[in-house]
Amino acid sequence: MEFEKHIIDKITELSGLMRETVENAVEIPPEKKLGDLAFPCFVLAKTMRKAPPAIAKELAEKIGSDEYIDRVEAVGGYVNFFYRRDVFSKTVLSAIKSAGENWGSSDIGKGRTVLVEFSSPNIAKPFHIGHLFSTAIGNSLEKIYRHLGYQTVKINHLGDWGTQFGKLISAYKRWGNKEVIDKDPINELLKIYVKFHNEAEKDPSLEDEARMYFKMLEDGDEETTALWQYFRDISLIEFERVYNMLGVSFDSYAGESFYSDKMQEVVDLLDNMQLLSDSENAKVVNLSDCNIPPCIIVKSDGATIYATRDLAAAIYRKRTYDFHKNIYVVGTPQALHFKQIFSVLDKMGYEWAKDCVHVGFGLVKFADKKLSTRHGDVVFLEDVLNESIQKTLEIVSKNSPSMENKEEVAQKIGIGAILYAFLKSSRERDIVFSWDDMLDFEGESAPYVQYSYARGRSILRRTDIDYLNADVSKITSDDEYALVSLLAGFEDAVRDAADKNEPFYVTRYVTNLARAFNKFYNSYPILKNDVDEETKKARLLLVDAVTQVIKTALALLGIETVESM
RNA sequence: GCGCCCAUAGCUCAGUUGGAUAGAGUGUUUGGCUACGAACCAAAAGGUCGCAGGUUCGAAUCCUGCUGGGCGUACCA
Repeated sequence: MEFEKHIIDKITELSGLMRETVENAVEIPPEKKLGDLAFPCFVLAKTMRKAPPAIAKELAEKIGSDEYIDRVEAVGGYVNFFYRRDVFSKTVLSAIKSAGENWGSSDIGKGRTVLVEFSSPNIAKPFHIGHLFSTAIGNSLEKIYRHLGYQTVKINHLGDWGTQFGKLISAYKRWGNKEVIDKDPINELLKIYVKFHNEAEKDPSLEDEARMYFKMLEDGDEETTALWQYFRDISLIEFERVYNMLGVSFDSYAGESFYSDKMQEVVDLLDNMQLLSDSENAKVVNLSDCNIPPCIIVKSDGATIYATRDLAAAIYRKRTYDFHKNIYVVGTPQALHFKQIFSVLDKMGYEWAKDCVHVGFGLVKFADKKLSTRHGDVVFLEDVLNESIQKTLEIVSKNSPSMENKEEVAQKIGIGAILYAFLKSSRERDIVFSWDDMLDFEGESAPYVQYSYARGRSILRRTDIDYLNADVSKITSDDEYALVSLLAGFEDAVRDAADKNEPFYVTRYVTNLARAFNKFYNSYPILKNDVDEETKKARLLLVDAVTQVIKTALALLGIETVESM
């Protein structure tokens, strides 16, 4: 932003500090009334051998007002800058108007590819509420990186390989019935899977049987492969339905099975590098120099394990996409696993191991019981989404009985509300699932933001005044100016979100923007008769900009807007 | 046992490389629809930042110890 740059230049010139030092020191004051930008003088205290307040006072006087700066104040050890509101508003609003939906975007990612692995449900298991965490975060991160100019690849690393399929095949052979399963695939497969676990507790030999079936699968046995393919196909149909509801899509479904023929190479590579050692009949990479437990590469029965598949996947991805960053959106409980994988890649001499990042997130818990597929205690995501849509539909029907596309609106609001619930806090926090919280559409929620958008759009619909050439120098009140300066801060929010892989920076941003807009909306008339024409135009332009930025920001979260609700 | 993470208002959470009077939402109490949309706005009350030390001009933030909780700890993913 040129205002900030201008002030940094001036401070640099007058203080004799390095430009970089000044850049790092300037900050946005905690309160709007303290100014638009602040420079704390504490860093100068030692070299100048003066008290910070005295330095601040001196610096403030030296800088003074100019074409960008309205006034400069020294408060305590801070120099506070107030922009010229008329100039700032004009600059920001016209920039937004010409940027359109690209406002807040950047080209820092140009020519670089970011991979985002997310969602990654297990085949033949329900797509439950816990999967939404990875799906929502990954989906949003991909959009955020794309907004910053990166090429992106969305990867669904399906859990379609592993001993669990041995279990499922064993269970199917014992209790499966194709006709029953075809009617309600996931539920029926879940039933026999749960039954398997219950039986295995009584008879541990079942576990051996499961391992045997998985080994057969890896060896390409025809019958087990056909069964596996069947489970995979019917599961994908179910998942696709949920992804469609969420508006989520993927560029690649290369899951674990995709790497089944690419793992021998990894084992050989490790062997040639003499990184493998035998331990209790398994082959492992010793990581004691990294202070973490060894990473198992080949199990004692000769079958592979997920670590092997993740190594093969990383190497494959580097060759295929030459990524700048390889992001894994997977729960924090797997932190150690990824630490092991990245350490092994590093030991193999791949300098790109440092570009692999595990983006963890918390658990979805229930107030009383634990979510567990093995025991069948599970809340289906589809049920949560439908419940939310249903509740929205009731509200819409009550508030706007004459609306034509109620279902479509309810879909967008209802799903937005759920997504928002998973994107509103820092990702490593656990979420305690409760219907009340999920379906609370007041305050900090997607419907609150969507409602603000709809209100703004409603105003723009009601007029045919051409406001594009408005003179925005009229926009100088505290509340209007607060909106303008929030609009200016969008790119920072997007960058912060990418830097920390935290979509909630965008969630918080758009919520603050909506709040500021509602405040403005409540106390500033726009289309009323007693508003003069110029003010009317200026405010319309502001409303236009706000609605546009809300739409763009929500889109980065994978949440849609509606014109009325 | 060891490793990682967490502890901030009744509840759910923000709090940037240490910096200005620790902020939102929700809940509670109260006010505002004859108004461009009340899924909204305004106001009040609500804090020993888990505890105890230390570093610093300055600590919710950094260091040490303690208490309480979560997760992980090789052939599940």
